[in-house]
Amino acid sequence: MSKSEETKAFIIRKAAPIFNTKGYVATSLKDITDATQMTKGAIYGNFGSKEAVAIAVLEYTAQKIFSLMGKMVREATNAPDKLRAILDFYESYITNPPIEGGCPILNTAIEVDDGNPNLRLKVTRMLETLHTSMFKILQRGIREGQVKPDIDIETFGYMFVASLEGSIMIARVQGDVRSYLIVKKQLEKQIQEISL
Amino acid sequence: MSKSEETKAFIIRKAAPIFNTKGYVATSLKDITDATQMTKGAIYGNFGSKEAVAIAVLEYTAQKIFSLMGKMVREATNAPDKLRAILDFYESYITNPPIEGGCPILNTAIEVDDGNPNLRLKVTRMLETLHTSMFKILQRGIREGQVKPDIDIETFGYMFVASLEGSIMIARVQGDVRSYLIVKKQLEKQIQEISL
DNA sequence: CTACAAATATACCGATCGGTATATATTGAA
DNA sequence: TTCAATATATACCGATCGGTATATTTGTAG
Repeated sequence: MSKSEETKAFIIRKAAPIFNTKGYVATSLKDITDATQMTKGAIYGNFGSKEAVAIAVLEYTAQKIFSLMGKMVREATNAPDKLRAILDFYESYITNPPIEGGCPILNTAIEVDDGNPNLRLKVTRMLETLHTSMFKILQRGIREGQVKPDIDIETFGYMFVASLEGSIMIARVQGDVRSYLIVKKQLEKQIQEISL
Repeated sequence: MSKSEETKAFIIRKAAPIFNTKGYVATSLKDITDATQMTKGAIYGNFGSKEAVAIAVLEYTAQKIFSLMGKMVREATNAPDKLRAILDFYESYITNPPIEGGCPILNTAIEVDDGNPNLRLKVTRMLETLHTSMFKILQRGIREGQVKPDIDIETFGYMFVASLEGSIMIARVQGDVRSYLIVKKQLEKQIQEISL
């Protein structure tokens, strides 16, 4: 990694929790210079705009999330356990977040659904990735005889992701993990029901 | 309603879709003066601060939502139909929103979960109201023999709200109602399963 | 050690932010 | 019709916004 790449990575790492906590609009260049102890000139020497930093942050965040989640999922040896691993991973969003501020997919989606098209494209891609990995787990689970073959993969996947994201929203605004745990328990029951 | 109350209501009505679309931070006083065709002096003559406008907007929005939803729910004569009415009401959030910008509970919750305590309190109250009405529908449904008595009301209610809010987030960022309809169909199935 | 390039810091830009003091209209009651 | 109270408009405040031109420092190859 070259010097400038290292600096970029450093800025991204420091800016990520700020963008994820305060949002794109509310995060100022001052926030970034404070967090990095660098000057505005240095930031703009490495990024063309605040939006460019935000996009790089979202890429970094996505990579981090899918890497962490992927690791936990791969450690599970069958489809139901892989789904349970996703539940555990999401729980860490609340109790011990890899990046402060909650789920970046959720946060960014809400902020940009009527606005910034570049960030919006990034977040829809992240959602696609999430859904696709759900579908793959279920498909393989059916193929390998761990999951009932008559379930509707798309429905199960969308319900899974939607209820997880929704319960994270509730848990975070209430400042209480309880609502997430209720949803988690119910999803575990549903995993049990589709398992063979 | 006095003159000043009318003016306040007018400002709130004009500002509501802006706050709900752009968010609290991204909405400027200029946005509000443009929408109302009033000057900054007039706005501050009726509200003490931008935050005061935002809080009044959220109260107005909550009132509007619960009034519309309450009407649809009351028109249904039994618990399962009341739950289906909520599904239909939420669908209108996407296809024909009563206030532009999606679900204000969801939008506000995401923006303030780490920030503004006044707005945060308001939105947690709105969530409480939503959950409480779910519980009441289910309790009465059980009492009147329309709903299986062995279901876990709290779990069902939280799952219902979480998956609805989550799927609205997905549908809006994707600009496609499809994901909501998938979740809706599944929730209709679950309503059927708990019905007697 | 020198010289050049890359990276960072400083100082500034116009625009906009939320908010306010004050002047001007507008209203309603006597 | 007058007058006082209310409501709105105008003009301004300091602070901050994202962004940039330029000076200075730093690292590196010869």
